[in-house]
Amino acid sequence: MTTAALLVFPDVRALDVTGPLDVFTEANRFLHPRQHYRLEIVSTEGGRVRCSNGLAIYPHKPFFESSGQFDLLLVAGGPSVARASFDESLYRWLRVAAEQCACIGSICNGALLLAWAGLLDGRRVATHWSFAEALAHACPTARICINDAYVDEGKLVTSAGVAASIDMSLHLLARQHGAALALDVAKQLLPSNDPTRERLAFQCALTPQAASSAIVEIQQYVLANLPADLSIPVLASIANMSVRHFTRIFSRETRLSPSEFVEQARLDAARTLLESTLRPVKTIAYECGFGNAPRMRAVFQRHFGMSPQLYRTHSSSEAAADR
DNA sequence: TCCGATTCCCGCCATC
DNA sequence: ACGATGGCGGGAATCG
Repeated sequence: MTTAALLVFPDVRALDVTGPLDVFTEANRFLHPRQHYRLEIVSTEGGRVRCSNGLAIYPHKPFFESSGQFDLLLVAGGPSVARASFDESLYRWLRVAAEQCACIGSICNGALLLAWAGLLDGRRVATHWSFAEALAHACPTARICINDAYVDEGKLVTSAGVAASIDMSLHLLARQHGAALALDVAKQLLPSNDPTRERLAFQCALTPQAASSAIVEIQQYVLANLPADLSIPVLASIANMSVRHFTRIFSRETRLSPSEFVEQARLDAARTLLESTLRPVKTIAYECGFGNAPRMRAVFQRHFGMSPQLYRTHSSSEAAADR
Protein backbone atom coordinates (compact mmCIF):
# COMPACT_ATOMS: atom_id res chain seq x y z
CA MET A 1 0.00 0.00 0.00
CA THR A 2 1.30 3.40 -1.00
CA THR A 3 -0.22 6.45 0.59
CA ALA A 4 -0.42 9.49 -1.64
CA ALA A 5 -1.79 12.78 -0.43
CA LEU A 6 -2.72 16.00 -2.15
CA LEU A 7 -2.69 19.30 -0.30
CA VAL A 8 -5.52 21.58 -1.40
CA PHE A 9 -6.75 25.04 -0.40
CA PRO A 10 -9.59 27.39 -1.32
CA ASP A 11 -9.50 28.35 -5.02
CA VAL A 12 -7.25 25.39 -5.85
CA ARG A 13 -7.20 24.41 -9.51
CA ALA A 14 -9.39 21.34 -9.83
CA LEU A 15 -7.28 19.70 -12.52
CA ASP A 16 -4.18 19.86 -10.31
CA VAL A 17 -6.08 17.64 -7.94
CA THR A 18 -8.04 15.39 -10.27
CA GLY A 19 -5.17 14.80 -12.70
CA PRO A 20 -2.88 12.98 -10.23
CA LEU A 21 -5.88 11.42 -8.49
CA ASP A 22 -7.07 9.90 -11.75
CA VAL A 23 -3.61 8.61 -12.63
CA PHE A 24 -3.18 6.81 -9.31
CA THR A 25 -6.78 5.62 -9.18
CA GLU A 26 -6.45 4.23 -12.68
CA ALA A 27 -3.20 2.55 -11.64
CA ASN A 28 -5.05 0.72 -8.88
CA ARG A 29 -7.05 -1.11 -11.52
CA PHE A 30 -3.83 -2.74 -12.72
CA LEU A 31 -2.19 -3.29 -9.36
CA HIS A 32 -2.55 -6.04 -6.82
CA PRO A 33 -4.66 -4.75 -3.89
CA ARG A 34 -1.59 -4.96 -1.66
CA GLN A 35 0.15 -2.45 -3.93
CA HIS A 36 -2.78 -0.06 -4.24
CA TYR A 37 -2.44 3.67 -3.84
CA ARG A 38 -4.48 4.99 -0.96
CA LEU A 39 -5.34 8.55 -1.80
CA GLU A 40 -5.95 11.27 0.70
CA ILE A 41 -6.90 14.87 0.19
CA VAL A 42 -5.61 17.18 2.90
CA SER A 43 -6.78 20.78 3.10
CA THR A 44 -5.33 23.93 4.56
CA GLU A 45 -8.54 24.43 6.51
CA GLY A 46 -11.48 22.30 7.59
CA GLY A 47 -14.61 21.59 5.57
CA ARG A 48 -15.46 21.79 1.93
CA VAL A 49 -13.06 23.39 -0.50
CA ARG A 50 -14.26 25.32 -3.51
CA CYS A 51 -12.03 25.00 -6.57
CA SER A 52 -11.29 27.92 -8.89
CA ASN A 53 -13.71 26.48 -11.44
CA GLY A 54 -16.52 26.18 -8.91
CA LEU A 55 -16.17 22.46 -8.28
CA ALA A 56 -16.53 21.52 -4.64
CA ILE A 57 -14.29 18.90 -3.09
CA TYR A 58 -14.52 17.32 0.31
CA PRO A 59 -11.04 16.75 1.75
CA HIS A 60 -10.48 13.85 4.09
CA LYS A 61 -9.00 16.06 6.78
CA PRO A 62 -7.32 19.40 7.39
CA PHE A 63 -3.53 19.38 7.71
CA PHE A 64 -3.58 20.07 11.43
CA GLU A 65 -5.36 16.78 11.97
CA SER A 66 -3.03 14.89 9.68
CA SER A 67 0.20 13.21 10.71
CA GLY A 68 1.86 14.31 7.49
CA GLN A 69 3.24 10.81 7.05
CA PHE A 70 2.75 9.72 3.46
CA ASP A 71 4.75 7.99 0.82
CA LEU A 72 3.97 10.85 -1.49
CA LEU A 73 2.67 14.34 -0.80
CA LEU A 74 1.81 16.70 -3.65
CA VAL A 75 0.91 20.34 -3.22
CA ALA A 76 -1.61 21.53 -5.79
CA GLY A 77 -1.62 24.94 -7.40
CA GLY A 78 -4.24 27.54 -8.13
CA PRO A 79 -4.71 30.94 -9.78
CA SER A 80 -4.61 32.90 -6.53
CA VAL A 81 -1.77 31.14 -4.71
CA ALA A 82 0.71 33.94 -5.38
CA ARG A 83 -1.58 36.40 -3.61
CA ALA A 84 -2.61 34.04 -0.83
CA SER A 85 -1.18 33.98 2.63
CA PHE A 86 -1.07 30.80 4.63
CA ASP A 87 -0.55 30.28 8.29
CA GLU A 88 2.97 29.65 9.55
CA SER A 89 1.68 26.39 11.09
CA LEU A 90 1.06 25.09 7.56
CA TYR A 91 4.68 25.70 6.62
CA ARG A 92 5.82 23.95 9.80
CA TRP A 93 3.61 21.01 8.89
CA LEU A 94 5.08 20.95 5.38
CA ARG A 95 8.62 20.92 6.76
CA VAL A 96 7.78 18.01 9.05
CA ALA A 97 6.02 16.23 6.17
CA ALA A 98 9.07 16.76 3.96
CA GLU A 99 11.11 14.90 6.57
CA GLN A 100 8.60 12.08 6.93
CA CYS A 101 7.43 11.55 3.36
CA ALA A 102 9.43 9.43 0.96
CA CYS A 103 8.66 11.96 -1.73
CA ILE A 104 7.19 15.45 -1.71
CA GLY A 105 6.26 17.55 -4.69
CA SER A 106 4.23 20.31 -6.21
CA ILE A 107 2.09 21.04 -9.22
CA CYS A 108 2.34 24.34 -11.09
CA ASN A 109 2.54 27.20 -8.57
CA GLY A 110 2.05 24.82 -5.67
CA ALA A 111 5.83 25.15 -5.68
CA LEU A 112 5.33 28.54 -4.04
CA LEU A 113 4.06 26.87 -0.89
CA LEU A 114 7.11 24.65 -0.82
CA ALA A 115 9.28 27.72 -1.33
CA TRP A 116 7.61 29.63 1.48
CA ALA A 117 8.10 26.61 3.69
CA GLY A 118 11.80 26.81 2.87
CA LEU A 119 11.95 23.48 1.10
CA LEU A 120 13.34 24.52 -2.25
CA ASP A 121 16.68 26.09 -1.35
CA GLY A 122 19.27 25.23 -3.99
CA ARG A 123 16.97 22.73 -5.67
CA ARG A 124 16.00 22.36 -9.31
CA VAL A 125 12.32 23.15 -9.56
CA ALA A 126 9.73 23.08 -12.32
CA THR A 127 6.83 25.48 -12.36
CA HIS A 128 4.60 27.16 -14.87
CA TRP A 129 6.54 29.91 -16.65
CA SER A 130 4.07 32.58 -15.57
CA PHE A 131 4.96 31.95 -11.92
CA ALA A 132 8.71 31.70 -12.40
CA GLU A 133 9.30 35.25 -11.24
CA ALA A 134 7.16 34.84 -8.14
CA LEU A 135 8.96 31.61 -7.36
CA ALA A 136 12.38 33.19 -7.85
CA HIS A 137 11.30 35.90 -5.44
CA ALA A 138 10.05 33.36 -2.89
CA CYS A 139 13.20 31.29 -3.14
CA PRO A 140 16.14 33.05 -4.84
CA THR A 141 18.43 30.02 -4.55
CA ALA A 142 16.09 27.62 -6.37
CA ARG A 143 17.05 26.77 -9.94
CA ILE A 144 13.84 27.21 -11.86
CA CYS A 145 13.29 25.11 -14.97
CA ILE A 146 10.42 26.68 -16.87
CA ASN A 147 10.70 24.45 -19.91
CA ASP A 148 10.59 21.08 -18.19
CA ALA A 149 7.24 19.40 -17.77
CA TYR A 150 8.53 18.12 -14.46
CA VAL A 151 11.76 17.84 -12.53
CA ASP A 152 12.63 14.76 -10.52
CA GLU A 153 15.19 15.36 -7.80
CA GLY A 154 14.54 12.08 -6.07
CA LYS A 155 12.81 13.11 -2.90
CA LEU A 156 11.51 16.29 -4.48
CA VAL A 157 9.41 16.29 -7.64
CA THR A 158 7.89 19.39 -9.16
CA SER A 159 5.79 19.85 -12.25
CA ALA A 160 4.98 22.74 -14.53
CA GLY A 161 1.49 23.49 -15.82
CA VAL A 162 -1.65 21.59 -15.10
CA ALA A 163 -1.29 18.96 -17.81
CA ALA A 164 2.28 18.33 -16.67
CA SER A 165 0.92 17.02 -13.38
CA ILE A 166 -0.35 14.01 -15.28
CA ASP A 167 3.09 13.54 -16.88
CA MET A 168 4.70 13.77 -13.47
CA SER A 169 2.24 11.35 -11.90
CA LEU A 170 2.86 8.87 -14.70
CA HIS A 171 6.59 9.32 -14.15
CA LEU A 172 6.19 8.59 -10.44
CA LEU A 173 4.15 5.56 -11.33
CA ALA A 174 6.87 4.34 -13.68
CA ARG A 175 9.48 5.05 -11.03
CA GLN A 176 7.72 2.83 -8.54
CA HIS A 177 6.10 0.14 -10.65
CA GLY A 178 7.82 0.26 -14.03
CA ALA A 179 7.07 1.85 -17.36
CA ALA A 180 4.63 -0.89 -18.38
CA LEU A 181 2.13 0.07 -15.71
CA ALA A 182 2.53 3.76 -16.46
CA LEU A 183 1.91 2.97 -20.11
CA ASP A 184 -1.25 1.04 -19.26
CA VAL A 185 -2.53 4.04 -17.34
CA ALA A 186 -1.41 6.50 -20.03
CA LYS A 187 -3.38 4.49 -22.57
CA GLN A 188 -6.50 5.05 -20.51
CA LEU A 189 -5.95 8.77 -19.97
CA LEU A 190 -4.01 10.15 -22.94
CA PRO A 191 -4.57 10.22 -26.71
CA SER A 192 -2.53 7.72 -28.71
CA ASN A 193 -0.12 10.30 -30.17
CA ASP A 194 0.63 12.00 -26.86
CA PRO A 195 4.42 12.46 -26.51
CA THR A 196 4.41 11.25 -22.91
CA ARG A 197 2.63 8.12 -23.95
CA GLU A 198 5.10 7.55 -26.77
CA ARG A 199 8.05 8.03 -24.44
CA LEU A 200 6.61 5.53 -22.00
CA ALA A 201 6.00 3.08 -24.80
CA PHE A 202 9.64 3.30 -25.89
CA GLN A 203 10.93 3.08 -22.32
CA CYS A 204 8.68 0.08 -21.87
CA ALA A 205 9.84 -1.56 -25.08
CA LEU A 206 13.45 -1.33 -23.98
CA THR A 207 12.72 -3.33 -20.86
CA PRO A 208 10.50 -6.13 -22.14
CA GLN A 209 9.19 -8.13 -19.24
CA ALA A 210 9.07 -11.66 -20.49
CA ALA A 211 11.36 -11.05 -23.42
CA SER A 212 12.98 -13.85 -25.29
CA SER A 213 16.68 -13.34 -25.76
CA ALA A 214 16.07 -13.23 -29.51
CA ILE A 215 13.99 -10.06 -29.24
CA VAL A 216 16.43 -8.42 -26.83
CA GLU A 217 19.22 -9.18 -29.30
CA ILE A 218 17.26 -7.52 -32.07
CA GLN A 219 16.65 -4.46 -29.92
CA GLN A 220 20.36 -4.24 -29.17
CA TYR A 221 21.13 -4.68 -32.85
CA VAL A 222 18.76 -1.84 -33.72
CA LEU A 223 20.24 0.49 -31.11
CA ALA A 224 23.78 -0.29 -32.23
CA ASN A 225 23.08 -0.02 -35.96
CA LEU A 226 20.75 2.93 -36.38
CA PRO A 227 22.09 4.01 -39.80
CA ALA A 228 21.74 0.47 -41.21
CA ASP A 229 18.78 -1.02 -43.07
CA LEU A 230 16.42 -1.94 -40.23
CA SER A 231 13.46 -3.03 -42.31
CA ILE A 232 11.35 -5.88 -41.04
CA PRO A 233 12.62 -8.52 -43.50
CA VAL A 234 16.20 -7.70 -42.46
CA LEU A 235 15.45 -7.87 -38.75
CA ALA A 236 13.40 -11.03 -39.19
CA SER A 237 16.25 -12.74 -40.99
CA ILE A 238 18.71 -11.73 -38.27
CA ALA A 239 16.29 -13.19 -35.73
CA ASN A 240 15.99 -16.29 -37.89
CA MET A 241 12.23 -16.02 -38.07
CA SER A 242 9.68 -15.47 -40.77
CA VAL A 243 8.49 -11.90 -41.15
CA ARG A 244 5.07 -12.83 -39.86
CA HIS A 245 6.33 -14.61 -36.80
CA PHE A 246 8.93 -11.95 -36.05
CA THR A 247 6.45 -9.06 -36.08
CA ARG A 248 4.04 -11.05 -33.98
CA ILE A 249 6.60 -11.94 -31.30
CA PHE A 250 8.20 -8.51 -31.30
CA SER A 251 4.88 -6.70 -30.82
CA ARG A 252 3.77 -9.12 -28.15
CA GLU A 253 6.93 -8.75 -26.10
CA THR A 254 7.68 -5.08 -26.50
CA ARG A 255 4.20 -3.63 -27.02
CA LEU A 256 5.57 -1.77 -30.03
CA SER A 257 5.63 -2.90 -33.63
CA PRO A 258 9.16 -3.35 -35.03
CA SER A 259 8.91 -0.21 -37.14
CA GLU A 260 7.62 1.82 -34.22
CA PHE A 261 10.54 0.65 -32.13
CA VAL A 262 13.06 1.51 -34.84
CA GLU A 263 11.53 4.93 -35.30
CA GLN A 264 11.54 5.63 -31.56
CA ALA A 265 15.15 4.50 -31.27
CA ARG A 266 16.19 6.80 -34.12
CA LEU A 267 14.17 9.66 -32.74
CA ASP A 268 15.68 9.24 -29.31
CA ALA A 269 19.22 9.21 -30.68
CA ALA A 270 18.55 12.24 -32.88
CA ARG A 271 17.05 14.14 -29.98
CA THR A 272 20.08 13.45 -27.83
CA LEU A 273 22.50 14.54 -30.58
CA LEU A 274 20.52 17.71 -31.26
CA GLU A 275 20.61 18.58 -27.58
CA SER A 276 24.21 17.70 -26.86
CA THR A 277 26.12 18.48 -30.06
CA LEU A 278 26.32 21.20 -32.70
CA ARG A 279 26.35 18.75 -35.58
CA PRO A 280 24.21 19.82 -38.58
CA VAL A 281 20.70 18.41 -38.75
CA LYS A 282 21.58 16.72 -42.04
CA THR A 283 24.48 14.85 -40.46
CA ILE A 284 22.38 13.74 -37.51
CA ALA A 285 19.63 12.60 -39.86
CA TYR A 286 22.13 10.40 -41.65
CA GLU A 287 23.81 9.11 -38.48
CA CYS A 288 20.53 8.15 -36.90
CA GLY A 289 19.26 6.30 -39.94
CA PHE A 290 16.65 8.71 -41.22
CA GLY A 291 18.58 8.82 -44.48
CA ASN A 292 17.92 12.47 -45.18
CA ALA A 293 16.95 15.65 -43.39
CA PRO A 294 13.39 16.00 -44.79
CA ARG A 295 12.52 12.52 -43.58
CA MET A 296 13.80 13.28 -40.09
CA ARG A 297 11.96 16.56 -40.18
CA ALA A 298 8.70 14.78 -40.98
CA VAL A 299 9.17 12.36 -38.09
CA PHE A 300 9.97 15.22 -35.69
CA GLN A 301 6.89 17.09 -36.86
CA ARG A 302 4.74 14.05 -36.23
CA HIS A 303 6.14 13.34 -32.76
CA PHE A 304 7.04 16.74 -31.33
CA GLY A 305 5.04 19.10 -33.54
CA MET A 306 8.23 20.96 -34.48
CA SER A 307 11.22 20.71 -36.80
CA PRO A 308 14.60 19.35 -35.58
CA GLN A 309 16.04 22.86 -35.82
CA LEU A 310 13.30 24.27 -33.65
CA TYR A 311 13.65 21.36 -31.26
CA ARG A 312 17.34 22.20 -30.84
CA THR A 313 16.63 25.89 -30.25
CA HIS A 314 13.96 24.93 -27.76
CA SER A 315 16.18 22.56 -25.82
CA SER A 316 19.12 24.97 -25.74
CA SER A 317 16.94 27.76 -24.37
CA GLU A 318 15.74 25.24 -21.83
CA ALA A 319 19.30 24.47 -20.85
CA ALA A 320 19.99 28.20 -20.58
CA ALA A 321 16.95 28.68 -18.37
CA ASP A 322 18.22 25.78 -16.32
CA ARG A 323 21.47 27.56 -15.61
C1' DT B 1 0.60 17.93 -56.01
C1' DC B 2 -0.48 13.59 -57.70
C1' DC B 3 -0.06 8.69 -58.25
C1' DG B 4 1.85 4.13 -58.56
C1' DA B 5 5.06 1.35 -55.80
C1' DT B 6 6.53 -0.12 -51.52
C1' DT B 7 6.29 -1.09 -46.74
C1' DC B 8 4.03 -2.37 -42.74
C1' DC B 9 0.38 -4.27 -39.87
C1' DC B 10 -2.80 -7.63 -38.79
C1' DG B 11 -6.64 -10.97 -39.31
C1' DC B 12 -7.26 -15.38 -41.04
C1' DC B 13 -6.12 -19.92 -42.01
C1' DA B 14 -3.07 -24.08 -42.75
C1' DT B 15 0.59 -26.87 -41.03
C1' DC B 16 3.60 -28.95 -37.68
C1' DA C 1 -6.57 -30.14 -28.45
C1' DC C 2 -3.24 -26.59 -28.31
C1' DG C 3 0.58 -23.57 -29.09
C1' DA C 4 4.17 -22.21 -32.33
C1' DT C 5 5.04 -21.06 -36.88
C1' DG C 6 4.49 -19.36 -41.59
C1' DG C 7 1.97 -17.70 -45.79
C1' DC C 8 -1.58 -14.86 -47.90
C1' DG C 9 -4.00 -10.79 -48.78
C1' DG C 10 -6.41 -6.43 -47.71
C1' DG C 11 -6.07 -1.84 -45.91
C1' DA C 12 -3.43 2.08 -44.50
C1' DA C 13 0.57 4.82 -44.46
C1' DT C 14 4.62 6.30 -46.61
C1' DC C 15 7.93 6.88 -50.31
C1' DG C 16 9.84 8.35 -54.63
